[in-house]
Amino acid sequence: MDQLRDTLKVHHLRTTTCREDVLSTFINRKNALSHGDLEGALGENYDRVTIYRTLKTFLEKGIIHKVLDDEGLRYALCSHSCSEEKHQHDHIHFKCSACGETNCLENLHIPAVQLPEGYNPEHFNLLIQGVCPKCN
Amino acid sequence: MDQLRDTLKVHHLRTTTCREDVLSTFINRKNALSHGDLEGALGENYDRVTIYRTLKTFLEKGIIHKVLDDEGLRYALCSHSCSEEKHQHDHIHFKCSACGETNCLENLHIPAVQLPEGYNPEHFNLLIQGVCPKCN
DNA sequence: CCGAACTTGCAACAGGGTTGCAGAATATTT
DNA sequence: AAATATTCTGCAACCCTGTTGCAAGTTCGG
Repeated sequence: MDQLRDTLKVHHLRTTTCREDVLSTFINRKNALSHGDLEGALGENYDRVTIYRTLKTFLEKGIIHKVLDDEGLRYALCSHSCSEEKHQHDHIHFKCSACGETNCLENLHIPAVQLPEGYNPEHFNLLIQGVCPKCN
Repeated sequence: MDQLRDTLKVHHLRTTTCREDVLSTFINRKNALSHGDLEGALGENYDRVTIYRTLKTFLEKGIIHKVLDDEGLRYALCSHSCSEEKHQHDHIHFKCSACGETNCLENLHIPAVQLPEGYNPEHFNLLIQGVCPKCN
């Protein structure tokens, strides 16, 4: 409980029940969540718009990051140390085609790629789709 | 002109002006296109829905493939030899943060990744964001 | 406990994407 | 070349995602 408040405080955000609930939902379920997932979990307590705004705020403050997906955007907790200034995400995302869950593989880094002359890469996003250990 | 018809024929599709126009738009502009791009280019001639359905059909037949993007889905021509049965896409996509264009880097394959035990990968999707040669 | 600053809910909107159906166009058969 | 079956298209309507403006409510520092 206090941990939630601390996390918010560290990122210079006021503690509100919506933010605490969204944050704890991310912590409890461990996979990447879409706005729809959160609305399903918390929609009776909070307005759609508030959840959107909470996600946007968390994104800006470096609490969560975007996860690309072939059927829409999801969000997942940043491991540590992301802030408003710098996001550091070079890990791999895995989407299971059986259970539909998308997860961060925090330990696996995206391998280096030798780009042709002239390309100046800044961000990397690797999504692997397949079957996860639970469904295998 | 005839090339367009042939492509459609190979994939067992009837030749219609909409399909020819969509296909030639993909061929002329070489980057990945969103539905909105196509609507901008062809919207006066064809209904929104028809363009959506054309994209869906092309996807199913293996003429185009999805390109993930942090701000929405795009589509790009399949290099060769994709069909209804098998899609083969392990190349890299590069999105320029300056001009906004997304392109396939057909020649660059996604490097192999050693996944933990139990993961059974099927498809790979790597998006690199940065500045492209034209904007550098 | 007061006021400034920030958050929330509501209403309204814009855009992306889908479905059902009737009419039009295409391909096929004769 | 005409008739037929099949497939496409346009229209209307709809749902979902995401955003904005504004008034009312909440948080936090003094």
